[in-house]
Amino acid sequence: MEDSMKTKSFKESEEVGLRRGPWTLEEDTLLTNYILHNGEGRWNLVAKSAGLKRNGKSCRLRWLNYLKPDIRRGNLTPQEQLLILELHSKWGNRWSKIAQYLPGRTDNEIKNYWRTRVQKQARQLNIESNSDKFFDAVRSFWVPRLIEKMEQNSFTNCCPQNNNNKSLLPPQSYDSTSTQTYTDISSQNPGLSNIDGSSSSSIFMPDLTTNPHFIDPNTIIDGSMCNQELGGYIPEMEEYYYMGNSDIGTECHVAEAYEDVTQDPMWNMDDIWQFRE
DNA sequence: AAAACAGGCAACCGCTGGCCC
DNA sequence: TGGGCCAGCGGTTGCCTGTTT
Repeated sequence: MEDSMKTKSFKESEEVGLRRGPWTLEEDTLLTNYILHNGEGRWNLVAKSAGLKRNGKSCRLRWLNYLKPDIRRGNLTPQEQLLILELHSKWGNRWSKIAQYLPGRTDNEIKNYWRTRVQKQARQLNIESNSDKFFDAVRSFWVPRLIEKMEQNSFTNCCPQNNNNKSLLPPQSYDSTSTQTYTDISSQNPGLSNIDGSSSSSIFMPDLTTNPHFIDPNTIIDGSMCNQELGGYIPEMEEYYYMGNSDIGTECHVAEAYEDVTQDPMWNMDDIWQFRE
């Protein structure tokens, strides 16, 4: 971006007395209270009416990516990671579209995940992250590993004695005065839906059987899919989407499933030497 | 203990498309 | 029909924090 443009834009903001940069607790409170009482509406109007010295865009972003009550924070579950890999292989960098199938996750968060984690893996392999080679590596090594993690988690989550120390609160990067809240609605959505089929639509999982194996989108717990199965509902196709398979059909609580698989190496580098260029 | 470095993520930017007049 | 306004999107930047030297 040109410096001149940046400077101009910054000056324009300054001239009209608009604030920029990190949001304060007071601003968050003003915006949240306003929207909770009046709804979202037009963002420039929201900014003005709420008494914020921000432009509408900034308010919209802050609300959608941070303040909205149903936002999920913390590490992406293996299920979510798999879904991102799968949907990205279909749609590319259509972050907002991908985000539609990860309840509570924002396009920004998914985009950041892709750029910081996925592309990092690709760099380590010296492969283009959008190349067929990379997809092969993902399909062969990353996906099985995520599935393994999912099954491990499901086992762990079935055994309360094993997860006594699991915090419900994901790491928080905001300051200690944050108004961030975590809505644990698992009590309102106990248990899982019964899953009874699988589909073969997955790019990464081509060997799955042909009987559709759908997830009921209404069984989302804590804003995520609490399930060993992985899927969602694709509105424009009017179909449920499935990309996983598991024989484990047990109760789980996603809020307890924050095992940090995203920090693991996605694959054993010794295993995938053949993909390196 | 402090400086340098790297990674993660919140926030900003410009562009685009839809809507309204 | 075209111009203005606005929301939404994807790309980019820069700050903060944790790690390494």
